[in-house]
Amino acid sequence: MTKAAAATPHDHAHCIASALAQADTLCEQRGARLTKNRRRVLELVWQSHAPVGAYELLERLREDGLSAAPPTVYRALEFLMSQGLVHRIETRNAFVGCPQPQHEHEAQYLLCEACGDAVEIDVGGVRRRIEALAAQHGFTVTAQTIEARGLCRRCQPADA
Amino acid sequence: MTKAAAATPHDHAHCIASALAQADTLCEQRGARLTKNRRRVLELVWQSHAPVGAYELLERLREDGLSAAPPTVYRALEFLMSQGLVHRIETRNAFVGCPQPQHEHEAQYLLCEACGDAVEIDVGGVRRRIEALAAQHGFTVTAQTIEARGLCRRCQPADA
DNA sequence: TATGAACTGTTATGCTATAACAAAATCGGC
DNA sequence: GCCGATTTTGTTATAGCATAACAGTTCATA
Repeated sequence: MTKAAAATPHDHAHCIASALAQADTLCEQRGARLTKNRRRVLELVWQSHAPVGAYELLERLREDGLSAAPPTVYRALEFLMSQGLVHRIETRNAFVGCPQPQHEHEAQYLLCEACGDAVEIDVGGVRRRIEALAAQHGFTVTAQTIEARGLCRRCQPADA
Repeated sequence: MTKAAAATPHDHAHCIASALAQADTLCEQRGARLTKNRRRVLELVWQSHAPVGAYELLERLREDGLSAAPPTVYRALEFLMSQGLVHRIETRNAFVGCPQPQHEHEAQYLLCEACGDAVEIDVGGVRRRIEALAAQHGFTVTAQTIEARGLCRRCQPADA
């Protein structure tokens, strides 16, 4: 399985292991250097399905006993994003692991306001629809940010 | 006319005047207090169709000779957003005037990476499509952020 | 004109992100 | 294995974005 299972009970240790294994393979294939730091940051990002802030990652790194400053984290994140291993959640200034890094894609997210989890979805036609609408305005689209906030399955009010 | 004409030659003085007049009317109707500060900030936001940062607004306020600190601006923006007169552009940490404040709505934007202009669009079906997809994941959506980046009509490469 | 509510001023601070330069590790060719 | 070029990391400093907390003022209305 490669799909994230956020907002659903699951074996999260498996998520982490699988994400790291995929990262190893992909970077190997691409000749990209998944260094110790970068791999560690990726592992930390994957501690949960909720996006993590850069400074929180920094704290965790320091708990490892490493000397680390903000650029350490931001550079690792920059690399991970360039490899599609991590996505940035704009509305939260935070970062989350990508469950499907094999093929480059723009992520679209459902963000739970209760538990904080992020679920990556593929809205497919939506991207194209927006492009078409943009074209009507003479606009050429190169990138899209689509983030929806609300309540995930587990966080629905009891009377649902 | 109430539609913004960003990315298109137009009489911008009219945009500003019209936006302010609309704001006056709406606040009047709603019993909301469009104070001097708030009105001035709205006017500054409308100086162009490109989203403006809060600290840039702050500088402009100070040029007026006013004593002003960050909260002055952020509080005005908070009010203006609560009235739907201004929208926040998440991917830029900046703010832009809403050309259609009469009816509450979520804005969706095309952001030009060359000239910086923001064009508000109504993607209609897209919102519903995302809601439907979210529902498939057991997710209830309460708010959406949709921002597309690219090149506006005027900023297309010459060979187009 | 007294009173409570709303708005503004002011100071301080916290969070997010990057610039700039030095040092170290790594890779490829010899 | 060694060397030069390239990439990555360390370190310090600073820029940019946002809000907490509390005091003072203005406003609407009784």
